[in-house]
Amino acid sequence: MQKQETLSRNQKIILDLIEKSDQPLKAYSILFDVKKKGINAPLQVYRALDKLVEIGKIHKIESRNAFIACKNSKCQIAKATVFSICESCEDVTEIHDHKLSEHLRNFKDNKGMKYNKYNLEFFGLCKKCI
Amino acid sequence: MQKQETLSRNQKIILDLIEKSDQPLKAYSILFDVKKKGINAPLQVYRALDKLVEIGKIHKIESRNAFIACKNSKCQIAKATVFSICESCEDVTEIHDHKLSEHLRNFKDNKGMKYNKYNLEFFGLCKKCI
DNA sequence: TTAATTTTTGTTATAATATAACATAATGTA
DNA sequence: TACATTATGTTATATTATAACAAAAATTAA
Repeated sequence: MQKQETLSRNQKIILDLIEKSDQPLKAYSILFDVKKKGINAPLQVYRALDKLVEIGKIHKIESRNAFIACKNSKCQIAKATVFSICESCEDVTEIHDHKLSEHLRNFKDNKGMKYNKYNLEFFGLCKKCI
Repeated sequence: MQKQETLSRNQKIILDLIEKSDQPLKAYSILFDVKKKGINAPLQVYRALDKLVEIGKIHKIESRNAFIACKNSKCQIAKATVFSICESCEDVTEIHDHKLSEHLRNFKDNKGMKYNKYNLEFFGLCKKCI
């Protein structure tokens, strides 16, 4: 069975909204914005978010409980994310650094664990906020 | 002014509890456990947790909203954490890998951002769960 | 060693984030 | 068509975290 290509109505509405923002959005701010389109309950939002995360269309910024669109079409990226976060202005940027990704993908610990996913968040001050 | 060395009563109680567990504990499970010691409100727990995170005695596992003791005494480590998380049994282990730390510490993006902290979480299946 | 300052505590209330449980509708597949 | 799967709608509730205020304890400085 292949990965689903077409999104449902709610999923589309919510993905659209997230893609229009270049910064992460929080679930309840999404809910507020989509109420005019008939999405009224948190669960409707969370269900769409779960699905969109699952298929790699968006990522969750774990330290911020917020969701950002993935610009990269390679679905692999859903399982291997790197973000930089400005602790002053809260600007978030997804990082695609081949060497870093390579390093992380190849990382082996000494516990014999099999990794299939990672999430890395860098924190600091962006150029504007330094 | 140097970093505080002595912990307050609440901070000690909560650190003790977290250190006795080799796995991350959630705030409200901590609250439940310390009620017998007279800590009655969520805020008392969260305040102690905030402080303990700040001074590097514990780390927050962001993807799990849980807190784990830091075994490593170097305070630098508070700002540079790597964990492996088993998605089946939820076992969490802090990783200290010199080469990986080096690589992450030296990472520069192309945005001119100045990093002072990072958090990396690897997900997969541990040896027992494979 | 007092006075000022900072840190920690205690407390009540509430905000913000997320899921359970159930019924129904839409979609895809054999 | 029948079956299975996925998505929806809805109400209620669980979980995680902070606001706001008052007071006590510890620290620092004069």
